[in-house]
Amino acid sequence: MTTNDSMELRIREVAQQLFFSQGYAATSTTQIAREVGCTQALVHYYYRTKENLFRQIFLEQVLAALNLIGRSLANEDSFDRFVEQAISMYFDALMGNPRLPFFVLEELVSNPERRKYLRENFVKNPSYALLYMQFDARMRQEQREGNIVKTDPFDLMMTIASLTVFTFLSLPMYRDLLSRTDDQVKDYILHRKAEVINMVKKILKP
Amino acid sequence: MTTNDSMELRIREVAQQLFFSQGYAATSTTQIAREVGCTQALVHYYYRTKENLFRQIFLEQVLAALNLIGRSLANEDSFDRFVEQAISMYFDALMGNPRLPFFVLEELVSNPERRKYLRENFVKNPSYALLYMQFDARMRQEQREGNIVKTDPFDLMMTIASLTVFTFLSLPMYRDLLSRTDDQVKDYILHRKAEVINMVKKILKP
DNA sequence: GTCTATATAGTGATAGAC
DNA sequence: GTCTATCACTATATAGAC
Repeated sequence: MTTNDSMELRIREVAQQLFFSQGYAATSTTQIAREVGCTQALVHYYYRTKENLFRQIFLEQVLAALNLIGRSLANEDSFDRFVEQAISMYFDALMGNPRLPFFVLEELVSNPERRKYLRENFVKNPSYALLYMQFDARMRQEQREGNIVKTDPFDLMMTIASLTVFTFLSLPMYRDLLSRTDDQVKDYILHRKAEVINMVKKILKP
Repeated sequence: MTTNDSMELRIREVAQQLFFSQGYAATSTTQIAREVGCTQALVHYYYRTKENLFRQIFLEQVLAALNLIGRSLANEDSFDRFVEQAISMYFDALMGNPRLPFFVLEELVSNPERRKYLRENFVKNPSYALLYMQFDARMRQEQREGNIVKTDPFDLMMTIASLTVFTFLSLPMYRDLLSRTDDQVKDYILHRKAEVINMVKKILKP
């Protein structure tokens, strides 16, 4: 979409698109070059290795996702409103990038190195640990006030992640196995968004 | 585990294990042969093409999954018990085969041909359509009797699938990012199973 | 049934011309 | 910055010996 003049960036955009739709192993630098309209040597000129090109794209996506989660947690409304807005933000972001969940999942599952990389750089990062602590404190507070039923914060996280992410992971199957049009797919996502919000609210209700 | 004398079957077992852990693109017939302890030519002697070898394994797994779902639906207990037992069956089956969800997902997402194959052979199969109709009828009945709140059967399916499948999809991250032992992972799965059952019951409660 | 050998094509990466 | 040419490898698949 965002066509750029600079070859360096065009390569990155095309590479991202191909990595997103095919994964790392099935994408070759030759194919990237072909779709960009340059030679394969140029891809290596700018990024040296395929792995290096991938890492830049991967890191950028992970950072964007973490950033989104961080923003979703900064919410002073009632807990119901907070849940509603957070889930809504996730769905909206993923509607603009529906292949992201599969892209991240695939590379994390099939490459232990990338998990190690993520653990060293993010899980051990105090600012992300702090974020979780704040979320945990907020939930304890709401429990004390009787606004929500006693729930483990990690469980709530996993539940929301499951319901949100799986919607997008299964989208290609929903579309092709049930022969849905793009408009129908969009309606389906919006329907699931509302459904997920209502279910999570109900689960949290005392 | 089940080591077989016949080379044909040993190749299949090794291939399955490799496809499961690395995916189709990242697995070569040379690697399969090396781990079996035969030549690469033998792999092609028995299965002609890598794609063909994969198809047989893939089909077998999909059939096993559909069979499991079919069995889970044959339950005359109360709807609460039915939900409980179905989810329990899914978790138990996947604990014995935790890579299955990713294996099936990866190949279905990144290969439109496989989705087409599935649609032609299963979605259009009347016996599977019938299964869904029976499930739909059962839910209508339970709604009329006031046992559960009004819910779209497809939505319930997606919710259960999300909560169950995502648990196993995210397992490698849970283990490595949080540095969990195998025992801890097992406890976590059992914990999520109980949690998912309770959540779905609560969602369905009138 | 299992092997060796090989055809053919594709891969990631680099050297060097312009 | 972009190209051509090429290297060393690996891939899938097949032919033919035993």
